[in-house]
Amino acid sequence: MHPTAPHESSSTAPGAASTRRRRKNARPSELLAAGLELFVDRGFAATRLDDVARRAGVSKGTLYLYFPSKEALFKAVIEDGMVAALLAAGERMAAHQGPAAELLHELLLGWWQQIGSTALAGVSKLIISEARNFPEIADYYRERVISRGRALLRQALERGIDQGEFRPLHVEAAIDVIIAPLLMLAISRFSLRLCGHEVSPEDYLETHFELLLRGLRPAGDRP
Amino acid sequence: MHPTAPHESSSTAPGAASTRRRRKNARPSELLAAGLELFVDRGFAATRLDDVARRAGVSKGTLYLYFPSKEALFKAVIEDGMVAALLAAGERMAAHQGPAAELLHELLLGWWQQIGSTALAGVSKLIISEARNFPEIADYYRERVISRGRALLRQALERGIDQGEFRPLHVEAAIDVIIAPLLMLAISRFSLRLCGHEVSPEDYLETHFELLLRGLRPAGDRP
Amino acid sequence: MHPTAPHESSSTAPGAASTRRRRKNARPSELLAAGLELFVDRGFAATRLDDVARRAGVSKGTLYLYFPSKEALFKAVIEDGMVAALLAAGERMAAHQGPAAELLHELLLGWWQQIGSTALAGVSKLIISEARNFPEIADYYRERVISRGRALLRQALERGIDQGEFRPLHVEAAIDVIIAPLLMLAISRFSLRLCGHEVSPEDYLETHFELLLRGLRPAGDRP
Amino acid sequence: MHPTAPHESSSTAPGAASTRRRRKNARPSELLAAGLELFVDRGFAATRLDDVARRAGVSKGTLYLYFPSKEALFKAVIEDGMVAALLAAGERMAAHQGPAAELLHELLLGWWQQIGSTALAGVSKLIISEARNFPEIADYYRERVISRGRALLRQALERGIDQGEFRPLHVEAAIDVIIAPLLMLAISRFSLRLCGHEVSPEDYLETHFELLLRGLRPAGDRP
DNA sequence: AATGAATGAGTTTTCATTCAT
DNA sequence: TATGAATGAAAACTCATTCAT
Repeated sequence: MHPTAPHESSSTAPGAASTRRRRKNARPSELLAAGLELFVDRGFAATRLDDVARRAGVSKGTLYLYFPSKEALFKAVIEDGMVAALLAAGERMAAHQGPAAELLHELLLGWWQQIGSTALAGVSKLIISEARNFPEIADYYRERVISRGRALLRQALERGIDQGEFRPLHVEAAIDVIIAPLLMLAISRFSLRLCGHEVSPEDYLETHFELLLRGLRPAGDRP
Repeated sequence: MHPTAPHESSSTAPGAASTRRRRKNARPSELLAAGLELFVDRGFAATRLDDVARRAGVSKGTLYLYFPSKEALFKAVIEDGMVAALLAAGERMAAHQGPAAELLHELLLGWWQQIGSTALAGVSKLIISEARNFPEIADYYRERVISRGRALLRQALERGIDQGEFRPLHVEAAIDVIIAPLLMLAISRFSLRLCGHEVSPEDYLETHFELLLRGLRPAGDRP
Repeated sequence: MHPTAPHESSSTAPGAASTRRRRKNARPSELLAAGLELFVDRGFAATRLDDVARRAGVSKGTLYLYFPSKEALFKAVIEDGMVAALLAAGERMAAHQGPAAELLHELLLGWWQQIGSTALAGVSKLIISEARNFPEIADYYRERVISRGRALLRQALERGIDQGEFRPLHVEAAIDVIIAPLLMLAISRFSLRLCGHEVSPEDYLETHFELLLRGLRPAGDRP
Repeated sequence: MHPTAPHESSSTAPGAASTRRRRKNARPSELLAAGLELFVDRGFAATRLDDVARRAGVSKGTLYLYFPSKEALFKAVIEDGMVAALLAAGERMAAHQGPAAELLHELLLGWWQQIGSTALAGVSKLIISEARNFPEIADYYRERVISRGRALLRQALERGIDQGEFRPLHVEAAIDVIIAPLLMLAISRFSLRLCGHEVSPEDYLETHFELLLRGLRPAGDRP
């Protein structure tokens, strides 16, 4: 109350309880990270919350302080992964002015650097594995993430076709074909190495791009 | 039925006996089919043996007459699917004499007709989902199925390259890139329709083949 | 199939599995009885299903074979008790032709013999204790059981009044006042002996009836 | 405030200090009130301390500053309710000089006004519900509260009998029968409305008293 | 004094596996 | 062989109690 001690409030000092608060703020993301790892590794049903909690360094009860059920944690893990993926993707999405081929290259490599090579790629495996058990998650993912990625590819393909850089083709089918190797690459990291067992991701992506580019060019074109 | 096969008859009524024997023999395949459907749909952990038994039209106890554990059923389901897939693939694999492009086309379409469009495709999703939980299954699958498929593609690509029909390239990486859209097509059928949402499998495969063929051709080639 | 062995059917003999089947048929009521005892003793929340199962002589899992949840068991216990109580009450409810006082006496004693002195009385305590936690059960009980009992008493009172045997009074209030000692007697058996600690039920009921009868008589009447 | 009481002032602002002290002292009673409401509503086991604390406007930790355990809070709630009830009853218990009938009327109405119509009535429901889980509480309640109430009634009845105002009867049984409607009225307020559904407490009590009075009078008496 | 995050023992619930019939 | 009732180990979930701040 004395003018010479003006900043001392009667309540606890704002810095107090900082350790606790810092931990509290960090808890959800620690739990989400632990959940992502285990869910990706084992699937929803085979993952025990005990293990998730242990991996996050807390007790089982603590987990329930932040997520009301196993399913809620699962959905939050997906949601969190999706948001991060979309944010990462957004950074790359500045309008590209060069040739469509370059844009395509940019999209493929950007995806790998921002998503495919990170923990976020695991979400894809998770969605694929659990889509039937959580249809609403699958729908949500399709609407928010997949349609976005497809739109970017569609833009690139259509621009290339308009400018004569690419030959006309079944754009939607081509999008699927272009995406497939990316997804398999992502999935492989968290599953059976179905593809790319001894091929480096870089070689794999480069080969994909090379095949793709030549496959897209109008007949008779030279590089 | 032939008189020279007398041991077919016994004191029990022949009709009843054969029915019973047929049913007995059929039981496992009904169980395998039911198991495949449910495991593919829900994954290993989320599938209840009660449901498998009910779908196969038997009691839970009966299931244990044929498979000593849930895991044994799971492995049998995979094994069974793999054997069938390899048999199906084998039929197509008579040495092909025409151009490499035709062989490639044959392989892609053959895969779809014999495997991709059938229930066997589900095994792929299963393996991808459960690879981490059953590493030995994953290894086995890789050795028996994947390596076989890759070998066929390798043969086709190398022959094409040798004959100047295809340009030189990173063969192993190309194999992965070629396989990926097939797997995604298979997986999509039992999961989120990540690809091919509104694209027919035929369009999808044709687009894949077209892109691939042009992508493989030496620069400057004309169809 | 032979005429000399006519009663041997191909399926299992009807008497077979009888022990099992008999147990199976008995299970639900054994569980209901065990549940009633414990729920009445401890209340819903404080009763462990483990204990219910043990008291019924089965394992915890078995309980779930017959009731899908603790709440379902609880509701079934109440339902079962109510049905039994109504059945018991029904036996007594043959139209009574004598004086209203006799009918009243009959109702009071009948209630005690058929319900109050049996395990069914515990249901009353249960309902009273858990009414707020299971409002729908309370409603159901009120509609099915209480209103029935009240109707019987109302009939007796109104007949007595019509015939000048009883003086005119606030019938609904009187019904409540008449029922209260019965309920307290029932409750006391499963709770604190609030009333009747050293008074025998017979003395208690007789005193109740005596007070009541004189209380109901028109002023100046002699027995 | 008086200069001869200088220790009342300190360096802290006097208003702040008194507020804090008052709040501190008030805390337990707020907790007791919150506890009573919830325990009465849900029973001991089904009441969460979290809810009690929230209703009292404090944190769960604070509750433990005043009560070492859930059971301690429960006992304090009962104790507190009993003390208040006995105090309330005491006020009414000045020696009554008029006719026994008037004393009886006074006891019934007094009970309603001081206890039955207040929150204290909930304690009865609580005791009834939890008597088996807390036998020592039940014993304590019986000794301290019930015996007291019974003694008062006994006094009234015996005086009435001695003076020829009431007929001779089984006094202990009569006490039980007289108390029962009171208890049911109290219980009904916190439970299933077993009695008194559409009957006002006043009508109910008046009917009870009327029946009782006539029931107690010697045969042939006129009002 | 007061807080509320964290804990872990205790309960409910599930389901692969067994076994008497 | 076939059945399905019974089991109990394991997992989800709850909540009284503790304790660092």
